[in-house]
Amino acid sequence: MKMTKLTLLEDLKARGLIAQMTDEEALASHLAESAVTLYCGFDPTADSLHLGHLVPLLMLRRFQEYGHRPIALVGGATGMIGDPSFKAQERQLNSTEVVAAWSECLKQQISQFIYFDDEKGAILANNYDWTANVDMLTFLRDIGKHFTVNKMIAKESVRQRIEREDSGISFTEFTYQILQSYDYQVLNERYNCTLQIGGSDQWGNITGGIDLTRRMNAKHVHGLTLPLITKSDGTKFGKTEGGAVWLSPQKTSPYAFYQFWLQTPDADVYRFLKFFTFLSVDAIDALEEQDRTTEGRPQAQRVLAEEVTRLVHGEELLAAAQRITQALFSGDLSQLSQADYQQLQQDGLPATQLPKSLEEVSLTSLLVDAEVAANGKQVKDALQRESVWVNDQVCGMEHNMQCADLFTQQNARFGTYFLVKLGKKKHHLFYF
RNA sequence: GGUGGGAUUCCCGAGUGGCCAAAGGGAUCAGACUGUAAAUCUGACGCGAGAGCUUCGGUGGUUCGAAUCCACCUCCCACCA
Repeated sequence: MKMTKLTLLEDLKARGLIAQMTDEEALASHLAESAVTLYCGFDPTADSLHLGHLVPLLMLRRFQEYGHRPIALVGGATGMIGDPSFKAQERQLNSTEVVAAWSECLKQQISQFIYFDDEKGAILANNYDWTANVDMLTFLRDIGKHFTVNKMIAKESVRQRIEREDSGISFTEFTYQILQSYDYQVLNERYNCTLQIGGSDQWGNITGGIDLTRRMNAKHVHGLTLPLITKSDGTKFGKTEGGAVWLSPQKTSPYAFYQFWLQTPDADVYRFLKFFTFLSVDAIDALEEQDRTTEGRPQAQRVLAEEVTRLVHGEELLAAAQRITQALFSGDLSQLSQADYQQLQQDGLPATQLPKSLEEVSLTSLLVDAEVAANGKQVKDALQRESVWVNDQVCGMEHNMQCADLFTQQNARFGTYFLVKLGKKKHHLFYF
């Protein structure tokens, strides 16, 4: 065990959390000298943040834990414009009201991850505040004059859009980099912010801000980007069949969230522990070593799921997610109490009320309607392999048209609940 | 503007008058093996429990019969100007 504490940059490097940064030596000494104010922007493109935002969000916290001061910037203005960086197509604009509402949602979420309490705590800002009322002539003369179109066009992030014959880029989106650069300049002026972090796709926007700050404020500021999170099998990280994994418990239940992490492939799990948890690199390495030398199932996935679910949803909802997991995967439903069933539903196990009449209703249509399966074929396939359960009853094709006999008061748990399982992992609660 | 090529089921991509709900691959779902992992193997994979119903850019036509032939339209690609 190392006795000396790693510097922040050393720790970030060891975690593989740095994609690019401006002059490393200058940044390292800047961070060592004093408490640095840094910022990261989050554009409101939905009513919740998702897993893609988690790494930068945790990054702000990592800085905070080392005594620095984060600014979480909600992009109330930039969200109105749309970031073209590495996007193949022009984005649909959202209305002012929608963006404002989404901005509020993001504010709520962000405040869970960083400490805002005291005088020296983090700052929550919205770039709408200093962007909305800039008049056009001021914008063009005071800000626009510092940008050369030559340089803007040269950015890798907009290159493909400019070179493409079929799609192109609107002036609106093209201006995005100016807006984001202006944010940095304003934050530097107001809060002495001297570091901007972001995903690696933000490098162009960050360097734009560095240049503008130097020109307008005569200040030398820094930038750092985080790597894109990749999966060993080449598929996109953070997606499930249901789409994005959201941080909002209304959009992705803590149970589903916990399950998402629990199913992380071995090839990714130690890397993800470094990205998404605050466990020390040494502790993670030790865990990897221990898993390697132990027979059977590794501990890493459980630790990862536990840590990240706790970070995002808190201790109570983590416990709820684990309670459901335990109940569903232990194979013993009889130990569930009536209160447990009520809890399962509240805790985020997908649940559906049974239709009044089950005559003429097939199991396939019932499960498809409840979105347990995508189509009847999948259910039919599972039925043929006898991998559908209604409570403890295994179902085959012969049960397909017998819903009325399957879902009876007598068969229900506590007179109302049915736990339906399709395959090994999909669980659904039905009730009268 | 001219000439040639193309648009097929979630994606890639075969199919050029009946044997086509349409090869093959990928993705996805389920099973076996395992560890709620990976790899491998098996099955499913337009919709429907089923009878059956609806597809091959769009519209109309030829034909007993069309993804396949004809006409027009829409969009894409290549070369020429």
